[in-house]
Amino acid sequence: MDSDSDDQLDRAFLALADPVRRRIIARLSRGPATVNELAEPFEMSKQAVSKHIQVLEQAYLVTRSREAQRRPVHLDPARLEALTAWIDRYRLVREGQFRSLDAVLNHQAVHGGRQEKDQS
Amino acid sequence: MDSDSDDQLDRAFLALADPVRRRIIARLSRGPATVNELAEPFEMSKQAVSKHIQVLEQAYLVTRSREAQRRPVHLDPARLEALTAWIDRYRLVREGQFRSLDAVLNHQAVHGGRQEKDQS
DNA sequence: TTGTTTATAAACCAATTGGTTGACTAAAAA
DNA sequence: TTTTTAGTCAACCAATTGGTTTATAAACAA
Repeated sequence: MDSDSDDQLDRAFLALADPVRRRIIARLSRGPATVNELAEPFEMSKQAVSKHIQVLEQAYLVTRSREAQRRPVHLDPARLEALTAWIDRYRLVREGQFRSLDAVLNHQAVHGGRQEKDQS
Repeated sequence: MDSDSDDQLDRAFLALADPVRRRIIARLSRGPATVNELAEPFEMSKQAVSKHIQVLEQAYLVTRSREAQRRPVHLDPARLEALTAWIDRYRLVREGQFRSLDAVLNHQAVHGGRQEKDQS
């Protein structure tokens, strides 16, 4: 369960760690598109773009429908929320906590203080 | 320049696409820590954790100071902001845009409508 | 000086990633 | 029916990732 959500975060962040896939998302934010349409701006084979779409799909960042022989891809913005939710847990670290921590660190090092377990 | 920021986004998202590195960030959100301290909860060599920290460092998600023979690692929350900034551009896609797009898509497909270039 | 602690570097390995090409399926059009 | 369009599958390849072990460096302690 924890490793499940871990795995979903893995896939989602990994999916965004590629400029091609980010451009695909940017395109899809303006509406759905077919594989051929998505592939057109890129100097790479349609198969390669198809693979990128599969990566996005397995990360649940996009979904697909049926439309004759076309398989329109559309963005699922809900998944992006999950990513910002994770990030938001850590990005608001206070200035106060950030200043003069090495003093605190020294204290911990000297006294060997070990704390509670971290989460995901 | 565009490819620079692309590269920075690549590294940052890639850095977060690993549960070990996310746990390191969670730990660092409570204050800086040494490599040994960060490595302690994991069943893996200190060297492996050191590599993970380097990945985070090259993504500018963490920085390091000097403290005798210790190299305390601390979180740089500013970088996390850059990631949410990117995501926020696309996560607010409206319901209205999302509904009945395949109709629009059909129109585009028939008329071969090709639009402006996507950004990063 | 010698030894201990903290951390990195280098060499290596298995698994994954991102791309290619060629063959194939399915739906629609002629 | 045959042909075209849209897309996936499979095999392959080079480069990268995530881990290991061994060796090394740098700062402190005795």
